[in-house]
Amino acid sequence: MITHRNTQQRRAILDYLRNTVSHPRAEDIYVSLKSNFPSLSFGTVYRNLRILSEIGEIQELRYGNSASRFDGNTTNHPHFTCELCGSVFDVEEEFIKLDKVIFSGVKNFVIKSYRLELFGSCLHCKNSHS
Amino acid sequence: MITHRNTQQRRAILDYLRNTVSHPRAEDIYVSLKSNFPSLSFGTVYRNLRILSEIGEIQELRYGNSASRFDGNTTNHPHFTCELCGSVFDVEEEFIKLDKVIFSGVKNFVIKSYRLELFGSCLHCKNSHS
DNA sequence: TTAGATGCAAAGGGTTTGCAACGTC
DNA sequence: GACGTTGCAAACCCTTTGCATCTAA
Repeated sequence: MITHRNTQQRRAILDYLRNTVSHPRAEDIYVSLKSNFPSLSFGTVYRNLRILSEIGEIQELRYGNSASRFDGNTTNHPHFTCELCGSVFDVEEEFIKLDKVIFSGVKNFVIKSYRLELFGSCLHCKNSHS
Repeated sequence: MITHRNTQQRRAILDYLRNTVSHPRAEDIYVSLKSNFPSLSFGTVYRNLRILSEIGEIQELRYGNSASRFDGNTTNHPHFTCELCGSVFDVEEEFIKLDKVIFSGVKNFVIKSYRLELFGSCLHCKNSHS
């Protein structure tokens, strides 16, 4: 069995993800932590993101062909992606009731989890573009 | 304005996607069509998949870090991915009612579209693994 | 002390792109 | 004939990996 070590880098990555709502990409994390860890490498960032995902401390979000985004909130909540500015927002609460609808609606498969992703424009972009 | 041409390769790719339920990857399409188009290249497959997606003739599906899958069915239907065998299935009908729930449930964003992805095990895998 | 983690750089997978030749309109 | 498209190969982006060194436990 593998024991994971509580390294400074791993702690910093997890802290960073738990203290932001911006769903950063690996590169964002790398750039942000580089000042505190001048020798930090992409390999370390990616390795830790992978490990943290595997042990359920964070979750990885993928959209289109672009880089993964990471979320320190591991509850199964939907995300809203603004197609104009690219920002990703959490959508909570309103959707708790969806769980029941989704889990009870399907007959031919055994559903273990689901992911709901919403697309459109955020209020800021909607107002400044219209 | 760009006028798209109805080339043999493009037609073959679209036909292929319209006549399968297997949600193939670019490589699957490439391999399948290679016998009819010996000089077919990946560039052509990818370029056409991109164009066909942009004009709404097909849709692209992405999961995890693996290659995109493509679907000739452009209705907004959920997909079920079996975590044991990797197959991707369409989930129709049962979910039509979800549209209303989702589009009426969110207040802070202008939703244009959504994607629902389900994960679990298909009946075949469930039976053979239990 | 010792396995797991780091930093670096090179390699990897999937996808895109530059360019000359080609095919469709 | 004009311009979108193809085939080829090289480039690209994001991510993973091999290896020697380091470090948490």
